[in-house]
Amino acid sequence: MTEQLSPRAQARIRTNQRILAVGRDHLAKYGAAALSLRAIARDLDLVSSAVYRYVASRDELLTMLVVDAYTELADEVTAAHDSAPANDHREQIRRSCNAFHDWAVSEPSRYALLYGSPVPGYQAPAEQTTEPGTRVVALLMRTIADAASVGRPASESAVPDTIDGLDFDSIRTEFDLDIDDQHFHFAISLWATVVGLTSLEVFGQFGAEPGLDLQTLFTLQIDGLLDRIGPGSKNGGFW
Amino acid sequence: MTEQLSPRAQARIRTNQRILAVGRDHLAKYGAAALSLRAIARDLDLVSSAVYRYVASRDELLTMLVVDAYTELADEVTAAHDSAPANDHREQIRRSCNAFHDWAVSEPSRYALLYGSPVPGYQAPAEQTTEPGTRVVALLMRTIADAASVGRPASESAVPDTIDGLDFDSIRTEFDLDIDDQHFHFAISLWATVVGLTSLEVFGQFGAEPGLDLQTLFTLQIDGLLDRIGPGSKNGGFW
DNA sequence: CCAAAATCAAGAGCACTGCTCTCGTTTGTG
DNA sequence: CACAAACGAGAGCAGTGCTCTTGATTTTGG
Repeated sequence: MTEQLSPRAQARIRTNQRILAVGRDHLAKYGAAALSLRAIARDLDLVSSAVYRYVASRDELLTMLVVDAYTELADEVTAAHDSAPANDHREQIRRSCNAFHDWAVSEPSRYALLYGSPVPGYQAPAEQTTEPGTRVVALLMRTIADAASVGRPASESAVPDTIDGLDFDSIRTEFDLDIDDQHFHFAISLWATVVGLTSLEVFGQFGAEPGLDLQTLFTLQIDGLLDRIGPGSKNGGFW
Repeated sequence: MTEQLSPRAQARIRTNQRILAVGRDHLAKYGAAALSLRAIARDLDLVSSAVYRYVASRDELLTMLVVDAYTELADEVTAAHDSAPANDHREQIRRSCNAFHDWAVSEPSRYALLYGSPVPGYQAPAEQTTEPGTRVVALLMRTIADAASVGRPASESAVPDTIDGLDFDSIRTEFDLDIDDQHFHFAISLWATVVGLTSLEVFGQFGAEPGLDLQTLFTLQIDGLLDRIGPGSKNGGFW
């Protein structure tokens, strides 16, 4: 049933994959702004114009690498999340955040492409990047929503309980979340802390020789944050 | 007593300032990676090689712009801090954070240069950028240390109270801070939240059309964080 | 089966970049 | 006043993204 591909079609697929692989390599090694189609062509023993038969432009390659990086990151975070017991939401979040941090530290250039300064003159096409780009934050939000719903009768929904002036409804529907404003706020706080700490570290704001173990700092910060809605907090612990 | 400057020396100073001004302009308009000495030269009705009489390289200009941006940001944050009553540390922090956020939103390209992806192939010389680059975080830390010390006898120092595995001493001495580990942790949490929320917003992670008023979200998040060590918290409110 | 059509790699070329070097000219100074 | 320092202009080198043409190869349809 599988269509037999002509040698030329196979070669085309192979070349496409090689370009993407070398592109990922150059991105990791030299950073996004230094990504050069000519340099990639040289690595492939191709002349620069030949690459344009496979990739429309440098920006299109960049988009492919953005999607590639978002997907790899989200896969790792999801795997870490799933490695925790199904009903231990706190541990799920801990492992997810640590996986996010670990990936960022090991792939600084690709992390920068996703969560750093936008590449000048390049606008990521939303229709391609939004879905993979929101997987991580959606997972975190959903886990917090799940944790918050423990003990609440399934028939009830989370009380909107609107905080002054802010309307979360559009996001609630976008991510299909059943979550009250209090926990929504907490989710954003967690997300901001994760990205904030990671960016400060990866982008060098702690200095070249930080007088701290940043790995330990990160986990302590996340644990501290999780304690806010844990046992003993006024929100009523839900794990 | 003031040395009379020759017309040529005056012209040199003026040209230097014009280059910096146009550079700041291009940086704000087109972003850091698109910063071009040739384009700046065109704007000044100069030939490109002439600019090199004033600026050694593109990287040197970038460094000047980094220092310039750090300084302007720190000045605005400091002014906001000083606009609050001298003994109202909570309000000092609120205004400082809001000033940081406001500046970042109004100067996204310059914010990206400071807190976004490092420019490829460019390494900011620490001896020039560290001092202005740490002014904001130092101010926040000092204010929190001041707030924490209220009611504590001046003769006593903050108890180290080391949290497992983390040694804050090197940073404590670097910033000359008298602060216990608990509040140090809080300071980092605040700093990470400020940078995290700001970066998410400026770098477009909330989407092109966020279903939220991000300005309100920011202040609510900061206020929520400040409540953690405010009245009613187990840390004992100090404002 | 073989000619027409599609696809391919290669190369030249355009406009841009950072940066260097040289060449007259202008300006400051001993 | 003469000499040296500083100056702007211009040419040039190596690199970039991208387009267009050319000639060879492969696929496909009559």
